[in-house]
Amino acid sequence: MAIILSDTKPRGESGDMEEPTEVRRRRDPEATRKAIMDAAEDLFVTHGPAGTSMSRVARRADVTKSLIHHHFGSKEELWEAVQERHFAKYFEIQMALLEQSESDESLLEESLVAYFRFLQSDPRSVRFMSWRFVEEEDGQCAADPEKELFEIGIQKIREAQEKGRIRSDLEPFFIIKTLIALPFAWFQTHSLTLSMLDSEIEPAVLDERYMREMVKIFFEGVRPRKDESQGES
Amino acid sequence: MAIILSDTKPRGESGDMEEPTEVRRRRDPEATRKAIMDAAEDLFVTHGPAGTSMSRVARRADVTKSLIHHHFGSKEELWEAVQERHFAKYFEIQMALLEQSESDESLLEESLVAYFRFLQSDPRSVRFMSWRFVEEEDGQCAADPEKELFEIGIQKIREAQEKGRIRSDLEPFFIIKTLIALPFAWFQTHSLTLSMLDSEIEPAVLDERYMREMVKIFFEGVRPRKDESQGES
DNA sequence: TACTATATTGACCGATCGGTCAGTTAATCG
DNA sequence: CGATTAACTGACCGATCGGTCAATATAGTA
Repeated sequence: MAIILSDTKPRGESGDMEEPTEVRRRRDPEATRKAIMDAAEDLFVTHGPAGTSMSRVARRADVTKSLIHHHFGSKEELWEAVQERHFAKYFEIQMALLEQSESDESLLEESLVAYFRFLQSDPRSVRFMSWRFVEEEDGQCAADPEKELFEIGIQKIREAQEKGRIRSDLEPFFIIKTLIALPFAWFQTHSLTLSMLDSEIEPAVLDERYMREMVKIFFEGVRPRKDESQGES
Repeated sequence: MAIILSDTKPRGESGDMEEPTEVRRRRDPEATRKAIMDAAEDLFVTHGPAGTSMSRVARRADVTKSLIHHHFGSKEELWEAVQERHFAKYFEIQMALLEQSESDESLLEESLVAYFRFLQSDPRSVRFMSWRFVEEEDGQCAADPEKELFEIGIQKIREAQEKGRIRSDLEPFFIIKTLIALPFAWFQTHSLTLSMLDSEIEPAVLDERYMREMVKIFFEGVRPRKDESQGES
């Protein structure tokens, strides 16, 4: 007569409030899937796939571990489902941003600032991408929406180049790469940067200052221009 | 009379050749520590701290798990020791690079290219940093050598600004941030980039092209200049 | 040579890992 | 109203996790 240790469903994650969103109806597979993915996303994005256990996801989503396996199969598949959901949203937002910046006058400037603002408002995206970069690289390859995004961006840059708004001796693909790199690297190193600038300075203010300088460098470079009056000290 | 399952010292990591470097002498704590750290570095850098188990480190280093705990305490402490060793080397190299680029004529260009070349030659550094960025951020703060590196860099940029080599309306700190961001982001997304450019193009060639464009943008920006003849189509 | 300090070992631990499965409960549909 | 299907549960599994500890082997020292 073996003594059985409880394995399942201790109420709620330790020190975690119940889901505030309306109580789950008694049988609602869609809501269940969502609850699981929400919990998983939280944990994956902060601890990474290797640092996240199924039991913890189950506890936080307030379901049993078996139920997760029922809906998603394996941990690997759950991680992929969560990624897929996140990036679908991400690409949707980026596509919208790209398409609404139709002004042509300042395509790149708007895109650069918009991307900066987006990452600023959604730190999860930065972490999600970072986990992706750091993953084992077997069949690792870019998603189709990502390629599409790049292709549209390249197209737009080409047009701007033809109109003389952008230097035409630059490859559009690389312009985009640098345009993405500048905001992304800033937020990826954000906490390290703050710790280096031991100080009173408010993060939001620092962000603003970086953004201005980043824009200046991206558009005009670090070398002094002779074709314009150049203010400040 | 319990049956004991073997727990310790299966010879070598699966499919892993023995350390080719001369056979460890029978008692050599320094060599042992090094062997452990080498094995740990390999595993940590590819699978991350959470994805690396002490048993695997032990197997690869061809020592027992207990011996690792004897020398390093906990897994956490091992990870910190490995990081410390790596970054010590990293900062040393960066400092050397920074100091030898005394030419003053093209301080920034040399630094940008040198940093690019360094990351290109040492992908481990990129992954190490990435793991650092993605870690839980409790007491996360920049190392002292890193601050020192920045301070020296800032100093040099100030001097170049005074001589009119660099726009003086830019904050040196942010110049460095962008200077680092450009090469780093490239190599961090390297495999994704390659997969997006489905093709015959050789990675090394692609690197060269990115580097040239990155340098152009960093120094002259994406906006056309009026003060110079501008070649190419 | 005897002693001491420590490098090194292997058995062992409780906890937790990802995952399975037989069963139970509740919606759906004829 | 059955019957069918799928959501959901909880006991359970073997493997492995990070870590401990008493025992042993060896190098350095007195």
